[in-house]
Amino acid sequence: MQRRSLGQPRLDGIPQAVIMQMLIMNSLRWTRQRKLILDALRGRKDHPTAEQVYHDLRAKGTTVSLATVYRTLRALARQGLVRELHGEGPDRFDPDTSPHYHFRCTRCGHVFDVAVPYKDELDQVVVGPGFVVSFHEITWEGLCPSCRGREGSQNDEGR
Amino acid sequence: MQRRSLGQPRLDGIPQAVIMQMLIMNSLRWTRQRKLILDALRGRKDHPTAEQVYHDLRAKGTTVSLATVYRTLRALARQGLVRELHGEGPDRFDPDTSPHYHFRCTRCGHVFDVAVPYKDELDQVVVGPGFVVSFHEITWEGLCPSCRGREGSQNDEGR
DNA sequence: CTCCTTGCAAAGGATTTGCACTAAC
DNA sequence: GTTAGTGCAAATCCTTTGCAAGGAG
Repeated sequence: MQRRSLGQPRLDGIPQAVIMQMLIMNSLRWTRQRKLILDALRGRKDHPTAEQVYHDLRAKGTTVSLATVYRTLRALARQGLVRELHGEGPDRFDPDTSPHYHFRCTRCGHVFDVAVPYKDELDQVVVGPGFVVSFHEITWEGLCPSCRGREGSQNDEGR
Repeated sequence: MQRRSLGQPRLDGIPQAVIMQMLIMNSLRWTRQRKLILDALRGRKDHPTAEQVYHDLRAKGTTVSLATVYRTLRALARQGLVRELHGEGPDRFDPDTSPHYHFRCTRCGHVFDVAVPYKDELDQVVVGPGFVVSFHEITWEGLCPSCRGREGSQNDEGR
């Protein structure tokens, strides 16, 4: 969706004031809900779903509607402040928009960051005449440590 | 989901009789519907959605319910005879299960094969202690030739 | 004749949307 | 005051499922 490159803002590293600026510049308003959702996402490494963000917020006693969580997350993605991850099950959101790769557990659906360095040269790939590449993604699939143990049982948490 | 490696069956190259065998061996029956769906998928390079397969079949005058198309496609995926592709929009199905990569147009959602050779070494990546990697995927995103022209207009066919 | 499949319609999960209301700017 | 954002419920999209009838082995 959004174009990414080295030096692109990542939610984690940006002071709130700057995020505020970015939103305002796009005539987006700095509301209580957006602040809460941003805060709920900052620094997270677990790539939560909209539903998870929603639940975490109300677990903290604050209230934001699920619709607003979705609207905000998608809006932030459009601004390039978060990254949307697609796969089996509901979409997940990553506050780290810097180029990096993911591992997805085929059993529980959880997504983890992978430390393999980003391969800039892959963005230079010629897919064919007339194709324009914005970026690439690499996703590994398999079992995460905790699902590896319970091979037999059916576990679908986090979907 | 399914483990893939060089030499794994690809729907395109397998004689129907062999597919029949594979199904029977798993106590799956060789029905009119399954034959039709398999035929509709064979040799296709456009990674259709279940809905598209469904429509193509009834355009040919044959009738299979959408539920059966879904059930069959998912069953074939479980047998490793087709590959499921996730992304924005509905799932797509690829009759070619040999290791290869994809390009997805962010405007129309169409998926294309990418000629970049499969990097076996990436399956050896150590994600972390306790992780088991089954395979990896690389997906490029950007604009396909036909969407590149109509940048301004909103085009969402094929979703 | 047994068990797997199908079709249909209903159910389900994930996500979006219409609308009246509220709150930024 | 304007205009964008919110909550809520309804709507939508994609997909799965329950069940009775049909068909393969």
